[in-house]
Amino acid sequence: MFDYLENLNDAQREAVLRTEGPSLIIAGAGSGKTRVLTYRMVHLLKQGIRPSTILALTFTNKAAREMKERIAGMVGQQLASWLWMGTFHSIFARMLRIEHEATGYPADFTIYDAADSKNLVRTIIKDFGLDDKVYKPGTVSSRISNAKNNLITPGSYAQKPEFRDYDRSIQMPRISEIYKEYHKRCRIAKAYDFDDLLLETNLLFRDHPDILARYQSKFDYVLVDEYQDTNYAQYLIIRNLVANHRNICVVGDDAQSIYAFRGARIENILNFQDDYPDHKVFRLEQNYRSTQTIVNAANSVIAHNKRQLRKAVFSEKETGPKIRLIEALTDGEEGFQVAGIIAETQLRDHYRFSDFAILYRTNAQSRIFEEALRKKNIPYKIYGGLSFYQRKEIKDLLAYFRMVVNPDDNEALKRIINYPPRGIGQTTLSKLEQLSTDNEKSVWEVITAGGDHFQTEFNAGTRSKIAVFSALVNRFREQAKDMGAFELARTIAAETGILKDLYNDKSPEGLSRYKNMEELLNAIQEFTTSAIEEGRESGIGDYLQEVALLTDQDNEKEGDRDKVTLMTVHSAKGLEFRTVFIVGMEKNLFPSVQAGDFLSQEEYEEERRLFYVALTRAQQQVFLSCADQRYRWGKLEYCQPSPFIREIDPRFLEQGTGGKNTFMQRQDPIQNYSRFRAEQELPRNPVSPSLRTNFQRKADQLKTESQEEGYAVSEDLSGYLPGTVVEHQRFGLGKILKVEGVAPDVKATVFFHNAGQKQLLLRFARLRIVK
DNA sequence: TGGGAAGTCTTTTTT
DNA sequence: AGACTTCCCA
Repeated sequence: MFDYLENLNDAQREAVLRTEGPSLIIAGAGSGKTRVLTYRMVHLLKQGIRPSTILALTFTNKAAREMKERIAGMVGQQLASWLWMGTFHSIFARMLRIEHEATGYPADFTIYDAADSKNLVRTIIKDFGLDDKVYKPGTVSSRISNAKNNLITPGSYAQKPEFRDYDRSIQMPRISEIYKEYHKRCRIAKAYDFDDLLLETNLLFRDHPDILARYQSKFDYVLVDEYQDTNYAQYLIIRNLVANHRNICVVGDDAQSIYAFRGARIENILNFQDDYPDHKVFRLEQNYRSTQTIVNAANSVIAHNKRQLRKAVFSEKETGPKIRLIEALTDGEEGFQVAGIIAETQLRDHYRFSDFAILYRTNAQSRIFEEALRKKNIPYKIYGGLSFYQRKEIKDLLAYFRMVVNPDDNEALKRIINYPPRGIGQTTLSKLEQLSTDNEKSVWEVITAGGDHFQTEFNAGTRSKIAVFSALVNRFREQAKDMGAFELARTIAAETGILKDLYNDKSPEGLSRYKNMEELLNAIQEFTTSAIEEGRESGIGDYLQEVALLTDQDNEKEGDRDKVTLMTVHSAKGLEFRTVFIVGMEKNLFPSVQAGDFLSQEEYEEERRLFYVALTRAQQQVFLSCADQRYRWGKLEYCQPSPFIREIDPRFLEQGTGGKNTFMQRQDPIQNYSRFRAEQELPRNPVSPSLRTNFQRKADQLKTESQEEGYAVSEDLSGYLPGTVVEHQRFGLGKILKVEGVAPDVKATVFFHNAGQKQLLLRFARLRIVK
């Protein structure tokens, strides 16, 4: 009966079998963590536990779906379909809809996505008469998000000294007011943003102990995947839910925590043992994915991090080839070399294109590799960038749906009130918004209720245009009652003229927009038919609920099978490839170092974990690549290799791959740099090896010359003394308070009048002496 | 009101 | 470089 346990190693089996009480499963990279979670649930089900009492939380829809499929394969579709399995957001959105009476919100609330939130914040900043160069909507929005993730409500925000002080230090003392207003307007629009879904769940539990008690006894078993990526709000929900039975099982790897920038708390996993003293720890340390070389190399890097949970990941696979370093002179050549290696290996060793992945730190880095791959006719697919559901044309049509479900949804209304154009301009919209905020009503209420203000404010022509719009929306709302999602979608697309509009646009972008619209309609049709077949609701509201929490990576396209994968390291998490290229391995591409700031210890360790994640994606072989020079934002930039390369135990790194005078062998890559820079710009795409050698020789010659002249960067820094008035490109005027360190690592503490105190690395800082 | 010129800014990303 | 916003003028 339990023969599936044969498929597990000892550590995995123990973790599966201990179903009662708190369990912490520390799962190293490639150690079969999904398998353990899956089997654990199967094991519970086989013992006769009812599936509806099991709650399993993941971070992505994809992870949830895959796990559900695997479970269904072992215990049958029927049983698996009763499991409460999904992302934090989708599960608790569902709960908030069910418990809507207690929250005072309708069940068909809208979910604002990141763009909607940001737009709303932008509007509020304008309404407050604040300068949006100082109050950047993105920053304010992320401050609000940050507060919500830490369960700071709009009412309590102003009392929190840590938030208040920080807001002051970034010159935005009024964020707390913006937060309050933002919250108010979300309520009027009957909308939750992503963070609200977690915050409101917490408030629901806090204010309604009876409801909490009901869910506590409903879910006998709670499992959490990727626990190292949970934020405080998520942590607290879990803690509350399992407070009675404490049947909690969390799986994670602190070494792969790479989402601190969006509120993930690595402490959650580090402190699990204190939170649940009666816990048991399971360590999954055998890596089934990568060669010994890769596992050992990755271990040698991560060992530099101070805070981590004890574990010793090992591999029993073959030793495998060493990690190779590609040292290119320019970014163009870097792409050229990577593409060359892919083409060669694919031919020689019969690799498939899908065996390769090119991983980079930022999406913008993909271009150079696209070009190189295209030139060599290598098929590739790119992840990232704008997702399908964030495209304008898609959001426009979905905005009509949102209006049908919840006409108070102001952000949706703003999107479509004049799309397609019906003569309602910015002036009219601003007035409407003004009326809406003054009366604390949604724009929809304002235009449908009429009222005196409405009459006096607008002339007859404008009023009739608005009436046409509201009649249109009302007609759709009426039709929605007896139409499925697909039928309604088609009606809307046709009757509003959106479809015709897109069809008539014959530009390349227009064509792709039209295609996207077709794709959306297909997706809705598919949703409707499968919903009907499976006996689920197929209305527009149900579709929206599904789509609001969906992402692009959820729909893999056909024909993407045998292609090289290009993606950021972040999105590669959870995936694996035979050969991995980690490209752009330069110090310069570390975000903050670029601006001349220092990374904090925590940030630096997170960068290292990012590198760890990248390394452990590979089964067979890792290539690292860096370039001497690259273009960024249209300007030439001179690069140094990432310090993390040096942290790899040299036993696992192929030595001397790049010739004599390469980055790694330069004694001090910093020295002489500015001289070297100014005089030698290499062509972006060196083609022949002889040409390359030529440039290499020239570059080396220059380097030697400038060395002989005794030119050093430190001389340049001599004027930067305490008291000096300097101007920073971004922070403006400031005064140097303190200078410390030995050249070239000279660190200066500068007080900027507009930006507060900063620590800058002088050799990077865009700083100029004023006086 | 809309189009073109000029200015601004630039991490990572899930929900 | 490229996406995005803002400004200004017809």
